[in-house]
Amino acid sequence: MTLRFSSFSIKDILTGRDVREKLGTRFTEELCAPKRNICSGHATRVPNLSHQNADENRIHPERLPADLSLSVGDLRSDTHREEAAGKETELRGAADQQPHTVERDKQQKEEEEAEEEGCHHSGETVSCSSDEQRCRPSTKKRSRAAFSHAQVYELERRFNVQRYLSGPERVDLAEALKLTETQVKIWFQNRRYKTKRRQTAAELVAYGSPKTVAVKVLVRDNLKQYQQVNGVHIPMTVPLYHQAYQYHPYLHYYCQPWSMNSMSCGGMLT
DNA sequence: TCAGTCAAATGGTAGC
DNA sequence: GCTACCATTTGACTGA
Repeated sequence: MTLRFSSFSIKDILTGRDVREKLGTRFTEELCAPKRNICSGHATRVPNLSHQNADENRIHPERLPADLSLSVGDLRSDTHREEAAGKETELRGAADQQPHTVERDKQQKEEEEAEEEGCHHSGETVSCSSDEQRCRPSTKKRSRAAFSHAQVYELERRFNVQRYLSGPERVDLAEALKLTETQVKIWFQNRRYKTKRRQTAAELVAYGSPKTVAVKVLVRDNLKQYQQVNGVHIPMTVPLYHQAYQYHPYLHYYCQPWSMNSMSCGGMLT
């Protein structure tokens, strides 16, 4: 694994920092709502789906790892990006909970370019002077927020505890991670489906025989999920998952149950 | 260039 | 009707 450096210059770093200092509150707002189109969020409540102790699951920002990249090491490309963004991460401190700077830098550049072209973006509203095609919201590039390690860590930790969040819990988590409710909700949605998809794929590979059927046991999430069928041991993935998480909290993100079956870690490690 | 991943959007569905 | 859910698609991004 080799380090990859992005093509930024010292000027870029200084400019970025300067801009951020100048932006002040505006920068903070962007951090809290990285996606322009989800600023409003949802003020609705949903029935409490979880049966966990609310206080136990309450997020304590001070407990979040200050810089996971130090403890976890080079586990994914995001780390490279973070490193490529200079030691800025260390300086950001608590801001490590924010989405990565790459996106913000790009938005910054886009805004700067837009300003040079006479276009002024302010949130959703766009006022164009001439080139409507490029300034129209509908043609605006969809941004993709890259969550920070701390955010992913906490989301994964929470997901490991409970796969479904109630409204208040989601609000809590979103506030703690400085994300929007929608982002947390979507993240959990995607996470659940990803887990399901990969587990299904793993089962197909491991037990591809049409005679072998994995029978789900309807027990609570954290307990046994599969039972022995026709003398074949169907993996009880969750306990393994929990074990891995217990000793390597962040590792479980990379060594998921579906990959544990084959005693290997997920592709993200490469 | 292409495949894979991720965050978000979309469409259909179910519960209240 | 509103909301969240799942399943799928879309668009941005990365690494080989």
